[in-house]
Amino acid sequence: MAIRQTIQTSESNPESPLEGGEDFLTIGELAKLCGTTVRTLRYYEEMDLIGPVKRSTGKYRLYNQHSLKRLKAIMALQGLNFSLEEILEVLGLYSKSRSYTKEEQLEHTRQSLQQQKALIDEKINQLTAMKSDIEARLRTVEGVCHPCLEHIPGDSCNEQCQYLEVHP
Amino acid sequence: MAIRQTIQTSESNPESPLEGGEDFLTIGELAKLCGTTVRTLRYYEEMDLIGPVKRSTGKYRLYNQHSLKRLKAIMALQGLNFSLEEILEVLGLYSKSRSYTKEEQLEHTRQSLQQQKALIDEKINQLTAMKSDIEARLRTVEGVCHPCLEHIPGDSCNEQCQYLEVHP
DNA sequence: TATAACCTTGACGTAAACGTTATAGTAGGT
DNA sequence: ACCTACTATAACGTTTACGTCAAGGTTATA
Repeated sequence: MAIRQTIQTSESNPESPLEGGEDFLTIGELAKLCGTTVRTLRYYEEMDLIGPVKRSTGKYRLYNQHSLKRLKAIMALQGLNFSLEEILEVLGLYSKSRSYTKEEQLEHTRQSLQQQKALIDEKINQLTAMKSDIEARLRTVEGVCHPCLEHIPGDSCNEQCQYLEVHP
Repeated sequence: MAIRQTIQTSESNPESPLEGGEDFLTIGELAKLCGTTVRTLRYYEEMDLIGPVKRSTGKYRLYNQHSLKRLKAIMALQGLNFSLEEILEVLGLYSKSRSYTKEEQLEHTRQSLQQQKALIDEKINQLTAMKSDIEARLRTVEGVCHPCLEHIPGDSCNEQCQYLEVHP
């Protein structure tokens, strides 16, 4: 269901001179390509994470290959336990300010990279904490000896078993 | 505010023959002893995690030393970031899956934890790779090499960096 | 017996990231 | 023209682990 009738937004060039018309995606197509849902895409738009590049004459959202790439990036970051707000921070860095001189651009890039690095460090720390947490949970669960499963209320077991010998 | 007037529940023995009357705790006392809130205890009761051993004549919830121990266990498990539902499972009060014996349940929990750990390890690896990638870019940007200034915006980097070079 | 400090049930509020209607307009094929 | 599949906006529902009233009983103490 490729859509041909489109509205030109004020800023967008009439048509790419090199190609005979860009290939747009509807919201459903983009969602399917990325294995997500239409609702999710509309929600991401609300969150200013990603929006359509234009609308059709009938107000349909239209996306392109750039959208696809960006959405995949968003989803990948989400898979790494970034919250949407954090993703906005990471991906929003590029669009924040338009620097003009090369020095300003360089400085801006430097700051972006440093902020990205900081966010990644934070994520690594969070995940590391989660990991040691899970390891503690595993020790707890693995510390359970079989006799404990039969314990009479109030009976005492060994140390590791302490959390699991509590009966109703 | 130790409560003396109590109602005997049908199942509970009249009174412990060894002690001259059990020492009951009101919900507020139990909460304070464990550093939690009354609301939390009532919520745990709703979740079937822990309830009063009996009620007073005036319908007050009454707990005992056993409750105290159990509540501490619950809170300890929570400290390990078990969800309340997981705590129910670990304590053998509830099985979401079709496993019926406590051993099977524990084995299920163990496997789930190991999977989670593997997932987290993978994420940490990815993030670590992204981090060193960004560090490489930072070194590039911070290097004195002027030609490098020409290729930064939108230029392509290596694999790990793909999520961060996506523009709006 | 009055009073403070508890306790009771009930019910609504919170945050994140969507899911799920409901109602109505649109794209494309026959 | 008509049908089907898709899309639009709007708005309410879901989950977790409680917080926070509200309106009213209860307990122990003065």
